[in-house]
Amino acid sequence: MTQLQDLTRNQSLVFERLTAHGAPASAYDLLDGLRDAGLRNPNQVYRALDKLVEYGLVHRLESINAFVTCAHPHDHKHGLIAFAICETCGQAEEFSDDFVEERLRGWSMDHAFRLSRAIIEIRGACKACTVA
Amino acid sequence: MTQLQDLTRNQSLVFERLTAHGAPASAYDLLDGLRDAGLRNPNQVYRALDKLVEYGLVHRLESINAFVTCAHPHDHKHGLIAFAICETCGQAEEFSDDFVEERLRGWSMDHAFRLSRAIIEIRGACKACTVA
DNA sequence: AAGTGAATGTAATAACATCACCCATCAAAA
DNA sequence: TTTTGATGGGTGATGTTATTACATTCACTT
Repeated sequence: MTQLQDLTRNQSLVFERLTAHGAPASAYDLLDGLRDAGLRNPNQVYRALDKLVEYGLVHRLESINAFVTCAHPHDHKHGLIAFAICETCGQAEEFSDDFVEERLRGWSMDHAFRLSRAIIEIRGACKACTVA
Repeated sequence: MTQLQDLTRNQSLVFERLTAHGAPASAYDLLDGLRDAGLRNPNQVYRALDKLVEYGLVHRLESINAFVTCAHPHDHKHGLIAFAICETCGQAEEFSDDFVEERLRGWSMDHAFRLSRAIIEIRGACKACTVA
C-alpha cells in the first residue's frame, strides 16, 4: 500500500490541493492553484494525477473530466466504485454497490468480456441542491 | 418519436457516417469522413450529434469521448443503458440491466439524489480480442 | 565516478468542444 | 403583409483537456 509519505513533491502538492478543494477539480484548476507552488505545466499535474490514480488515492470522473480524492483510501479492497455527481453544486459522492458489481461481472462472464474497470457515474441533483 | 426521415441534412450525414463506421467514432473522425460531403467545421458535427443524442439515435461514450449509434433506436422505453467497450478493437456493445438500474435508482432514492442520467461503461477486452 | 531508473521542467502540439456572429428558412402571430 | 421567433446552417476564433518529445535532475547502486 502506498502511503502518503511516499508521495513525491508534485504528487503531494496535487493531492493536498485536491483534498483542500473538497470537490472534483479539473487538472487545469489544480494547476492554477499550484502556480504559487512552482508548477507551470499541465504535464506536471497530469503525471502526478496518473500516479495518484494508480495508487488509489484519487479517482477520475470520466463524465466531467475531473478528479476527486478517494473516499476510502485505506480500504484497498473495494471493487467497482460509483459516483453520484451533482450538476448543480459540482459535488460528487462516492459509493459502491455489491449487487451492481455482481451484475456487471456477471454480464462480462456471460459475454466472455474480460473486464478491467468500470465507470459508473450517475448525474443529477444532490439532496442539498434539491431542497434549495 | 423522431423518424430518420425527419433528420436534417447534416444530422443525416452524421448519422449515416456513424452507422457505416460500425463502431464508436469521435466527432473529429466523423468530420474527417464528411469533408467530401461539405462539412468543414467541428460545430456542424457537434450540433448534429447533440440532436441525434437528444432523439435517442446516438449515444455518447463518456469515457472515450466518442459516439455510437443506438442499438435499439425503436425501443424508446429503455432505461439506463450500459456499454462494454473493448480497449483492443474499439468496439462497444450496448446492453441494459434492470437490476443495475433498480440499484442505482434505489441509491438515489435513499440519498435524495434526483437522478437525471447514468453513465455505465465497462472497459476491457471483448470475446473476439481475448481469443485472439 | 559512472550507470540506472524515476521524477521533473518545459515547449509544443494534439485532441476535444464551444462561442460568437451572421445568414437563411419557415411558420405563426400581429 | 409584415413581424417575430424558432430552427438550422456556415465559419472563424477561441476555450478546454490531454499528450508527446526531449532535456535535466535526483536518489541510489555498482
